[in-house]
Amino acid sequence: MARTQGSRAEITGPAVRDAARQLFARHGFAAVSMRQIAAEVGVQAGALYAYTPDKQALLYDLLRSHMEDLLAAWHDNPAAPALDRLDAFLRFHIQTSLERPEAVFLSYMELRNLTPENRRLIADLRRRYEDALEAILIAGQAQGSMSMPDTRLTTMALIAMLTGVASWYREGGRLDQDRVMAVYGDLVRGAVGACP
Amino acid sequence: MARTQGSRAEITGPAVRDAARQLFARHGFAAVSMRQIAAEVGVQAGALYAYTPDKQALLYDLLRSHMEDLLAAWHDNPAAPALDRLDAFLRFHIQTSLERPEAVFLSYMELRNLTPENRRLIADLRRRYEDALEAILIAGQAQGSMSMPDTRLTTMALIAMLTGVASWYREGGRLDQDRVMAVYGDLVRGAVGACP
DNA sequence: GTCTATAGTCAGATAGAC
DNA sequence: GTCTATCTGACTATAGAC
Repeated sequence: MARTQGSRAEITGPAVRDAARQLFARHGFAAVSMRQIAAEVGVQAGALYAYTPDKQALLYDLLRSHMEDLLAAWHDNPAAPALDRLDAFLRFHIQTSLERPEAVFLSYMELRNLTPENRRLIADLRRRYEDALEAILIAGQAQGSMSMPDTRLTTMALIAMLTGVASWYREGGRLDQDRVMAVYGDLVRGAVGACP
Repeated sequence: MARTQGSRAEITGPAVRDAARQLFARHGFAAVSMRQIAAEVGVQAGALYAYTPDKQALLYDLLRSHMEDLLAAWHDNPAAPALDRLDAFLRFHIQTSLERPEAVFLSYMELRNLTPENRRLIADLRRRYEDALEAILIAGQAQGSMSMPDTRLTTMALIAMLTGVASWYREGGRLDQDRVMAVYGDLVRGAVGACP
């Protein structure tokens, strides 16, 4: 990875974030040194500070941009039947979790390494995402197509269940992505009281 | 916490493990120094090495003993109806998760900081625990009281869902422990196709 | 924008006294 | 079993040359 001097900001900027995301997810924020990130990118450690004021800001930036990407990418259709919206949500969540497993992993593993202020900001974004799911459950109850004892608890339970996919799913394993989504669809519909 | 010289092995041994568990869970394995652990216990850093060969062994010991405690404490009753066994399992899992949130947190956050050999050993123990749940689901299908598309995926989904409780539950919050178990009971029975 | 060099701090682990 | 002292190495972040 060693290379000679030169200027290539458009390449290095994203490369720093990619390397940090991958290394933080693999070994944990505290276990990764700025030197490791620099080596992965192919620059010297000092050069990283042209892209981030410090290591903490690098982590915060990864979590914030991930959550904002999620919120921007999710398009609900409040006019559709709640069960269809729920199916769309679980497919969206599983797909993005499998597309960006490192970012998902970081987002719920490394909250504790943020400063309190940064942690609060990320928690707010996450809350908005949870609310998107809860809105569907509330609509489903109102329409009579779902029935559950507590929409907030169900929201937390479903998100934990869906996010867990990233921790065991392996490309080329026993089940492909579509099959996993179908199985989880059955589980989720059962949990929200939409029995077949 | 500072104290004078003296010998009190029966106290210090467990205290080292308690302090390590708490600090690792709060800040992450890599972020915690042996000096921090020693300060929490009230000894000097060098004294810790009378109880553990190194930092890695300390982590491994915490994870191994937690999983072995879980396996030893779970008593299934294969003769009972599968739905009753499922209810007992989810109550057991939620209760132990809430009794020992730090150990639960560590057990699925710090696997990556184990050596490959140690990681394999912990994964084997975890697998045995997952098998205990899957056996119930298989029995439920055979008895006709449950129906699901894939018992292995359902096992992983349910464990992720139940373990997630520890991440948001707060003593004295909106719901007490019994109420949480009841709500999750409904969700779980729905997911496994045991519709009311 | 990237380099080299370094300041200043802290880490894990060990040795030997008590 | 615990202490003090220390070795050796790594860390984040900065300064100044190119």
